[in-house]
Amino acid sequence: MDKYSQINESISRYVSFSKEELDILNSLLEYREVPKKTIMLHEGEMCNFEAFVIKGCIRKYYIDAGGQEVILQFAIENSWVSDISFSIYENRPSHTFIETLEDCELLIFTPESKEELFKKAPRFERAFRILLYRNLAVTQDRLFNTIAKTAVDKYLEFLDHYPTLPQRVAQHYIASYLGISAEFLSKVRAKIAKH
Amino acid sequence: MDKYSQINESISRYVSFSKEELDILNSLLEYREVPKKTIMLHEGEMCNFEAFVIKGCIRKYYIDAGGQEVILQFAIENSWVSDISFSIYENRPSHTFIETLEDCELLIFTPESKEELFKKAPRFERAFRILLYRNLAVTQDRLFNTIAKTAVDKYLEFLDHYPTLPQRVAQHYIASYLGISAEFLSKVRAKIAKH
DNA sequence: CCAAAACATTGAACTAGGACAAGAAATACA
DNA sequence: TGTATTTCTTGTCCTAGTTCAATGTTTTGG
Repeated sequence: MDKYSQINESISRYVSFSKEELDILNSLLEYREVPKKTIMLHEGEMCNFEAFVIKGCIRKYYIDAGGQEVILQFAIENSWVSDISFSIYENRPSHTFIETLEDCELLIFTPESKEELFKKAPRFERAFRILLYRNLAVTQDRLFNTIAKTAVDKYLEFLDHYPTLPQRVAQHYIASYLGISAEFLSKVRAKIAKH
Repeated sequence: MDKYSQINESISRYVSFSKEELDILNSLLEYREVPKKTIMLHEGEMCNFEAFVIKGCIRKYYIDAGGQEVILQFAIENSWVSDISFSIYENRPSHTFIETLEDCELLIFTPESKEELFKKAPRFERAFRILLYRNLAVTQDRLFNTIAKTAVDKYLEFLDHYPTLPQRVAQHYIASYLGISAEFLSKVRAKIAKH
């Protein structure tokens, strides 16, 4: 089980690639181990990486002017994390933080290495476009849930989608992801526990 | 001012294309006029189009099992609308409705014509990937606003982003987009009106 | 192994926003 | 032009979720 097997499988899910193409992909990725509680992107910085998670867990979050913190994404095994809020293509600094919650093994693209990939093996444009479609679909579903569902239903849906996370990350992070207070999540869980 | 000037300008914003490439793009699009209050995609149908709005306004919305309706997007001039909830790539039927709110002039892709575009002029993969990035960034911002802001702030932000919409669409649609009740939006507006 | 810090639970008081109802205003269309 | 329908407003009462505070529990790291 080498470093690249997960990413190669994941990227091949919707478009199939030759051994040569996957070799190009792998050669352009940087393997990096990042200890837990490392902030990989601070507010105001430009995000100069896109990371594929081999192992570990990362959170991406906003903090607005009023100090409100909202977790936008948990990136676990086999998912990607980056700040895509215009910054990469519009050269504007980011309002986003990206922080490891566990020790992580990552594969990293810089904007340059990704461009190089597309130059050397243009069919990856397609695979990354499809990944992006899925990402957008997931975000839209989440928006719908956030608006239309009660806290109980949101949490049940969350458990469905991320069954291992309650054992892996602090509960108040999950509350922030769901858009409810940590205290209320605790009450929600108590209510669910006694059927 | 021909039918294609807006889409050509919009698609050229981040990647520049030759006259020949734009001709290929234009030849693959179908121009269609759609009267107001037409439902272009019903729940359970597969979405077989991607529409660029030359003129008019379209809403895309979910209705869940409990009858809860949430507007996911207003598509106005120079924006795209389609149902991307997996359905295109996973061949699953959609939970989404797409409905014109005004008489519309559209340019339409089918999945086939879009594939053909990418085959004949692969550099469009890149432009559409960037459009998708922007779309995702907008959706994420909206998720943040929905979670972190009060109804008053959400409405003010909405006015900023869509200054013409309150004059164009019924207020309860805006309420649904913001995730608040129509009655409460009315109260929010009253409060804003008297400073 | 212990102290400090971070995290989780519970309760009480409060509030943003919802649901319902009834009337007023605007729009559609015959 | 007038009537029907849709939309908007306003008020009253209600509830899901918040805030604050106090207490208990778990994790961390020296």
